[in-house]
Amino acid sequence: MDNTEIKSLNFIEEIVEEDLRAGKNNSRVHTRFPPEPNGYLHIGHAKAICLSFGIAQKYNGKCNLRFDDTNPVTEDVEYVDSIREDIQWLGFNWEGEAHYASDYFDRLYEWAIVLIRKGKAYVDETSAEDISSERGIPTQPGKESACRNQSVEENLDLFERMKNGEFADGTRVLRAKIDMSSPNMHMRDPVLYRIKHCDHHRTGNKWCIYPMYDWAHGQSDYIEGITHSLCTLEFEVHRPLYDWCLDQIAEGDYRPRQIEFARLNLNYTVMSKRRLLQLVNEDLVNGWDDPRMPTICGLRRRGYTPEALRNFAETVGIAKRENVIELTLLEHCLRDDLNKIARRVMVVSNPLKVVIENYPEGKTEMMDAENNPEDESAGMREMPFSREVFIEADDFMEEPAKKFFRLSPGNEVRLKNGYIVMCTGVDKDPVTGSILQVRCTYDPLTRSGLEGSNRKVKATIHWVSAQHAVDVEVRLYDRLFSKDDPDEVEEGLDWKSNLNPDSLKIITAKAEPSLASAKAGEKYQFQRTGYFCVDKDSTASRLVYNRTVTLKDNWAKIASRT
RNA sequence: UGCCCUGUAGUGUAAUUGGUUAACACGUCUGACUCUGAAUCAGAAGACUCUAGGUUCGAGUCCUAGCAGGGCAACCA
Repeated sequence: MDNTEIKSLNFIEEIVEEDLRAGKNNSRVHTRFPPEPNGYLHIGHAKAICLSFGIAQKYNGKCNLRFDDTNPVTEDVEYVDSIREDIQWLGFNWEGEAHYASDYFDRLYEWAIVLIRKGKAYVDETSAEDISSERGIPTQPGKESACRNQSVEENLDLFERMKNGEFADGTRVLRAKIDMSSPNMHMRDPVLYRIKHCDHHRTGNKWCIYPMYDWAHGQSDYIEGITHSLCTLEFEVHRPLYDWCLDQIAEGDYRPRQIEFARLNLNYTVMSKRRLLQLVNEDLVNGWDDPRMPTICGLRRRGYTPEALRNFAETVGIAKRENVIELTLLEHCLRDDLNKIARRVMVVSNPLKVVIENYPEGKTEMMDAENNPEDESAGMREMPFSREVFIEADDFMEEPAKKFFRLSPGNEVRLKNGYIVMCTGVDKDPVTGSILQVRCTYDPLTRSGLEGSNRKVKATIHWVSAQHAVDVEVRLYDRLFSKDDPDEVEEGLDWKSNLNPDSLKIITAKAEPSLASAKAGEKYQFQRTGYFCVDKDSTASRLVYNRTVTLKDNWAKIASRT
């Protein structure tokens, strides 16, 4: 009702506004989205993207794209490309060229030397296992490394030799010298550099030592002039280290600020890259862009729109508490958008033949149909009507249930965009008793659009002319997991035991002829059944439609009420 | 037995920063409408604001102590 309603700020916007008021960082707002290119983006990333880019937009700031490519063994250009594509598809443009943490390897190295010179970092030759055990446990302090008090000169020399490739992988690391008894495990002399004789997808073989996240991230933010560095909650305990690293190298007042928020969780969905990769590798789905996947490319193929996803991100909000969003909210955001843009078409998924006995044999009439009643600019189309049509088997009941208003013997319904017909009889298989076809008569005065066609009937059903119908392959997708929480598993089973065996059903449906020329990516609403999208693999000889989302169906309620 | 974070209808997010009947969206349930039983519209139910104390004229909001959930011990990010 009230359009003047003011949207409340989320807590990050509050922080940004406070910083702005206080004139911090010359009142600039500069965020960044920093994916590691080791997998495809999913809807959780979409939330993060909308947040970081959204804050920049709202406060006339900038948002960078930065690939956090500090671990060459897991990263690949394939992912870099998909990430760029997905962000743009979502409707966001990053500031300038994309950045890479690897662009800063030289500077990071120099800064590491500064750190060593200050006596705040040392080269440790302790094995990984020993470092781990010396670190202690959260409830007990750790033990200082034997290398901790080496001279600066020694550390400088060793670090250079690390860089020069004199040491094998895993034999040395550079560690910050902070506090081995800190209650925060990340402050117990964290590793800053490790040796990996491994080609990097951008720097090739230039480096054999690579910085760790903690040494690279804040420094990269600093280099790029980031003011608000938004990340998920699991980095909360890293924040003191983030700040510590910056304090070692930063000059002046400018400091990027790390702010954490809760990541998105969806019920019936797994979100971790590890698990999504498993689904792909074990052929439990058909690739990263399988329409059942929560990846952005999967959602795109499924028929989701950027608008729906952005609106969803806005609706779920930002907070610090753990959350599990209901899939129904995502679906609502999607229907909301699709309802405005999807063309209404007739597709009969479970056909039942209707013979209109008083309609001339061999005659065809072209009926006018609105493409979208909510959008005049979508125009009209014609669809053929003839003596035999298919209707949805569900739309006929020989013995109608209570409040069933559709076709039943003696009852009239409107064939949408066509005529009002009355059921006069049913032909059944004499042996099995199953319904073969339904007989009707039509009222010629009730043709859609005609004078005197305004007679009210209790129901309207969709149909398609039997002789003109085209067959389409319809892929009915359902949730990938059968349990609300995929992690809730029986003893001895793993999360994959919760995969929904009915997450994909393929049927052949009878569609109106106009669907034969649909193009990949186009969105349709099949009357009364759901929203569909033309699959990328669809061809003229094999028409493939993905079900994007179902329509609400009150029929189910009515049936259960009887 | 450490440190950090978080507890508001089924779900998520709010609450003019200490102010009165705790709001909005999704979901659920009713009903209206009918050339899609969709959409739309109208309405309803649903919250001892984790608990117990305290401060205050007044607490979802501040304090104390509990409890519950999550995170932290990768040479991952």
